[in-house]
Amino acid sequence: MPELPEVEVIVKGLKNNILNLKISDLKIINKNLRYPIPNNLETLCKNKKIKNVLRRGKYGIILLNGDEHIVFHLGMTGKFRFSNKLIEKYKHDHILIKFSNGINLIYNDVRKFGSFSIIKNPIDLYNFKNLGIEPFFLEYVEDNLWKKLKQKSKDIKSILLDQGFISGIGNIYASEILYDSNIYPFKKGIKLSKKSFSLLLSSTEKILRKAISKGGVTIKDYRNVTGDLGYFKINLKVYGREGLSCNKCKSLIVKVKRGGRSTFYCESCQKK
DNA sequence: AGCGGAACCTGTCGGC
DNA sequence: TGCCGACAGGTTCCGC
Repeated sequence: MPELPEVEVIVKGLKNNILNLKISDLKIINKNLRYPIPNNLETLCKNKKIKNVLRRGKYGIILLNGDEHIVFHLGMTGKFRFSNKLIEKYKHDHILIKFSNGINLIYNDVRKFGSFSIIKNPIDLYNFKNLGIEPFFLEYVEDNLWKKLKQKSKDIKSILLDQGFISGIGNIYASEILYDSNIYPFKKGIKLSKKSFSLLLSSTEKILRKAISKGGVTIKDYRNVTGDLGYFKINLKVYGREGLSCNKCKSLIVKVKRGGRSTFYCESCQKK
């Protein structure tokens, strides 16, 4: 489901609601997500306080007091919701977290691609999974990324989706970013001009920041923690708009499928 | 080594 | 109306 902007909105929402609260109980309802939820999560979390909630790429990090912390990934359909006294049960609820002030937080995930794990060393919080740089202030790392780009033989869209290059971009924003910078999605990364790459980085930053400010994109079942929809969908320029006309040149947006994933682009604005 | 595609799982939607 | 296949924002694994 969620790419960086959605995870950012969700993490902020969690932080606003659970910072400094004490976990009175955590129950695993179904541990069979992408990976089995660690058995000791329940005992680990009991009576711990929430020190912070952070994001790295598409991962969320719940910092607890003590030496162990929670890292989560929402996969495609992972969601959190709050409930007060009455806990309504829904299909695909997997974790229930009770706080000492009576608030409950529930993790629900239809497709079970999400994951929860425990991380110990705080230093690892930003260096796990070989995640690439966060897509902000990219002008300061442009030279590094340019060198890295030159070692790759993939097309530029695949490179954008590579979490080890820049972290946090997914299938929706990859199309949007390439459209914004007028780059053909299947052009080899190595063939990009420096100028075009520069433009790509500034588009990346621009699009993601704007999406965050709009509350993330809503397609199908995305919700933030308070159940609100994101408002970015009306701002999507190519994703899901096949057959409609390009805002810049009026030709039709096309949809191409490769490796099971759809790519949307304008054939005249994004020339090979 | 690094790439493209399949697999993982469940729900929904469109076509026949 | 009903069934079946295609498709969905994620990562990881496997074979070439």
